[in-house]
Amino acid sequence: MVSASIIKQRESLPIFPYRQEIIEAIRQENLLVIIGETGSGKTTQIPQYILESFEDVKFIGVTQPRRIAAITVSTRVSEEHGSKLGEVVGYSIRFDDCTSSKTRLRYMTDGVLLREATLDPRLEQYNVIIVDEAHERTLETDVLFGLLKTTHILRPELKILVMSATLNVEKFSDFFNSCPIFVIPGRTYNVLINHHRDARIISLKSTFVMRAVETALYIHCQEQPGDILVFLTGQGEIEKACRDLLDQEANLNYRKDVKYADEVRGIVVYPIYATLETLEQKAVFEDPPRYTRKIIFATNIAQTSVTIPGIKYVVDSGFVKQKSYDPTTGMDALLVVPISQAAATQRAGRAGRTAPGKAYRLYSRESFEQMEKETIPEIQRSSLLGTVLSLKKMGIRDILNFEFIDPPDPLLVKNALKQLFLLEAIDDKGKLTRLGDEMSIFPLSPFLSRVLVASSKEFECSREILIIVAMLSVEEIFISPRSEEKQFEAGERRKEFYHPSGDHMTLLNIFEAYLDNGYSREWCKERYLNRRTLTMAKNIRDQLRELMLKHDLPIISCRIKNEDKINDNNRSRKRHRRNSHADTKYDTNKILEAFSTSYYINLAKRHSHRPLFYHYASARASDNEDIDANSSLLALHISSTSSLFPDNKIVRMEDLDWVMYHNVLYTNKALMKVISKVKIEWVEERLKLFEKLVSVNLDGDDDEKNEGQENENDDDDDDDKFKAVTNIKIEENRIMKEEEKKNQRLAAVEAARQRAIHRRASNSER
DNA sequence: GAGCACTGC
Repeated sequence: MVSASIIKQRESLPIFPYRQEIIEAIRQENLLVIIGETGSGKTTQIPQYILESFEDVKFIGVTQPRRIAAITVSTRVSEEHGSKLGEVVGYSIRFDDCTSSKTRLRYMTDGVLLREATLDPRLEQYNVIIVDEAHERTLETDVLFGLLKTTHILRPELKILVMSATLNVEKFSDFFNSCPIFVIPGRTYNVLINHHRDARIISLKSTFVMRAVETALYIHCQEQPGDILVFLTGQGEIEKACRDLLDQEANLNYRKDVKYADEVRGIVVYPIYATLETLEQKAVFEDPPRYTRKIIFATNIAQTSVTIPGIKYVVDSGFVKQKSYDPTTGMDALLVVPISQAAATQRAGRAGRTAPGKAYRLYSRESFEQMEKETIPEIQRSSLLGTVLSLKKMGIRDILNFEFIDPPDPLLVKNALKQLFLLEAIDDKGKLTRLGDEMSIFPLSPFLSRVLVASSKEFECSREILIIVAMLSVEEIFISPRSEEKQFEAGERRKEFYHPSGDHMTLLNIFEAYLDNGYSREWCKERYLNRRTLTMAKNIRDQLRELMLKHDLPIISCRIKNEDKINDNNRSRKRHRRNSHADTKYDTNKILEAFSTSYYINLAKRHSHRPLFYHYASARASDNEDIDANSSLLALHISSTSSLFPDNKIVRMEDLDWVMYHNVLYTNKALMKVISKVKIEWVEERLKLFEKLVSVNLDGDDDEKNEGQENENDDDDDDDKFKAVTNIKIEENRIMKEEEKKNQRLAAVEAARQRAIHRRASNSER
């Protein structure tokens, strides 16, 4: 039963007056863009309007960028619908499918739909697909857009709705054949925006933390009661800002300095960032004590993922910490960069959710004008390795010309193709190999999928590799406590797990010990291990194991019964005997060699007398025999969180000639995150693939274009049709781009001619 | 020689 209060609530939403109009628009259009600000009710109501008015609609899919949104929204909607969650209304996220045969409306993460699309690009089970929060432009959303365009041609009856919060959505409409845009007026309050008079954003980079604290204090002294949200970029500076503000507030004379001292007599200060433990986060959402002002220092988490109620003032530093992938070095950089105008607007909007508010920007109006209009979409600053493999799996040949709404730099696509070739997932013509086909079944980085397949078919250690791969797929396993003495203790406890070969085996040790101790909460706590992350790793391990069994990839252990039989590095084993977890119980060489089948790409050689490393392939490519003397090479450092970090004395630097790293993160220098020792003979043969790289054409356009329908051992007609249509679309796209280039060239020539004429004319005038 | 935004399959 649906209560009267629920009906009343639904009818009070800003969207409700437009119900009939929306239903009519959806009836008429099979491609439609809908704009509605947060709080308009579009996410919860529109799918229900469709359920209520379209009898022939059997199944609706709604994507969300975040898991938590899929759960909370579907819970709310099932309540409104008057049924139990998982019946008519349900959700699907990784590891948690809360739907049944009765389900007609399914909320899910965009990643889940993308995975489904790789199996069935026609999305046959759906009558309606709604891509919600499209303005966030996640990598998954952008790939879905490209695929849905083909699906629309093959299944014109499928209703595709794109929902977004920003006003700047003509781009979406343009992309989807200039489809109509439906605008739902919002209901937000005015936010008065104060720019700094003259501060240029570039000059703020070193001072914005200090200035943000000053500004928060200024607001506290001069403005009416109301909570303050301050946008900064990272954990360290947020903790510092909290301390500084409290220090400065302690020196205030409330009667003299604080204008509204009758109403505000103190402050509470909170940090909020993603790695903060959930318990600590809770106070942030609660009302502050009476007569106190709540001041929150936040990362970008408060811009999109988390809403803090009752914010009246926003302080915007103008910066964000953003990850971007550099295809020339193969590294991720995590750098502090200026935000976009759209982000600044979104941040300011956080002050007007419940009442009119004010936003203080630490930068000038001119600086705002000079910012990028929109944040660069994820797809243009990520490695496309996994994406390209998925697209190849779907039979799309010419990825360079795939119809992306904002095409990534061709360098990014070429880089992904090269890496897939080095992983032997595609052949020298850019065609998916048998190995590549097997790799694409796993929801993993292709590097890890490759290792998993190798461990099962070649190295007979898939049981252990499954664990390590799962551990590499989750975030930080170690908890770093805030107090210094606890930090020391945590460091000491961590050493119990260190393995002399490096971090891969260390991760295995931790997981095995976690299993041996029955997933005990206490056990984790004593060792400063993050139990939530370990649980996640276990879920991922189980999911991957299921996938392996399903695809006939055997699970084999390389555990060694009689320890004395192995001749691997006896000395170092003895040295660590006191650490029960670090005893070698596995055929370490097998495990690491399996990893080297992918990670030979990330092979690094040590500097002859310093604890620095150089990427081996880059060194060879630059054709310089003396690796130490090659100044153009970027030095790679060992992360302090690695078991092989020099100070840990797990291994002598002299014994560490070759390592492979799992990834590199560039902040102020390049840090290798997870590393292990490598024997050069494991990888010598594979390194030759680097040499082949110069002579292959992986773009997959010229050779195969005329081959027509490919026979790839699957006789699914629909699938072939999808491939064919997508590939035709891509071909059109390519021709269009060439045409455009030609026109641009012609225009340039014409412009030059005009200039020349003009010059001649003005010369003759003189 | 010491710290790393946010998500997701």
